Amino acid sequence: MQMVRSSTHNFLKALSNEKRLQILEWILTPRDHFPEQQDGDLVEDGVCIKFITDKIALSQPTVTSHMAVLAAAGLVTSKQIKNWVFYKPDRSAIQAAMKSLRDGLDV
Amino acid sequence: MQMVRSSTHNFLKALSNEKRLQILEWILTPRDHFPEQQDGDLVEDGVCIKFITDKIALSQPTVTSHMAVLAAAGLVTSKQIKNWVFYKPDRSAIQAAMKSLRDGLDV
DNA sequence: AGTCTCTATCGATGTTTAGCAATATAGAAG
DNA sequence: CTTCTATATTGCTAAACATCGATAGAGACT
Repeated sequence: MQMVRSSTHNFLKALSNEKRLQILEWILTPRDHFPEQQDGDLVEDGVCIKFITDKIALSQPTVTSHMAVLAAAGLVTSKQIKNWVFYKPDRSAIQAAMKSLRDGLDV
Repeated sequence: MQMVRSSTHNFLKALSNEKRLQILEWILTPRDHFPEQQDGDLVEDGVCIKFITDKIALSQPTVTSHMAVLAAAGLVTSKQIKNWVFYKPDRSAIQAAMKSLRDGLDV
């Protein structure tokens, strides 16, 4: 299948931005980087975009847009609770993308 | 060391471009993609930039610039023979970059 | 010496990306 | 029901990137 190339490309594009890579790393080990949340579990539900915005030196619209890119690449999923939105890494998608990349570079 | 992040970032930036990813994949298995060369062995010496330019739908300056990006990221090395320039993947650098990325995403 | 080929550099251009302020929307909380 | 908070959307700007044509330099080949 030739679909591998385009999904690998999306993965690389999404992570080629330093801020997005940083955010993804943070939410992969959320308890190391974020305070406990009232209305959603850091691991089960994901990290509230508000906390990400507070931690990274960027405006809220910019963070929203970065999260949309990560979601479009399938690397994170989002869930709304009340008026908060939580982002959680999709670990199996990340693994699959890593495998595609590795296979493409036949390392 | 915090150097890992920036080298991972360079790796991702370099490969986030579809043409560069394509080229790297081609030169990783050069015998599958390029004709035999007179003045340099496809595997030992690398692929002549001329053949890459002929194969990909891009101008010669654009290809030169893409190769420079790959070289700056440490993913390829170049060698001049007569007035040809050959590019060869640096497999151990590629493997190291993959490992850094995997570790960063703790997959 | 003159010409041809290959690669690099320069300069210009169009496109994409990252970023923000302002605004809209929807829910929470008084 | 008004106000506050969280997120999304819009519209804009500045910077980065991809690309090309033109040109330069270095080597090969008459």
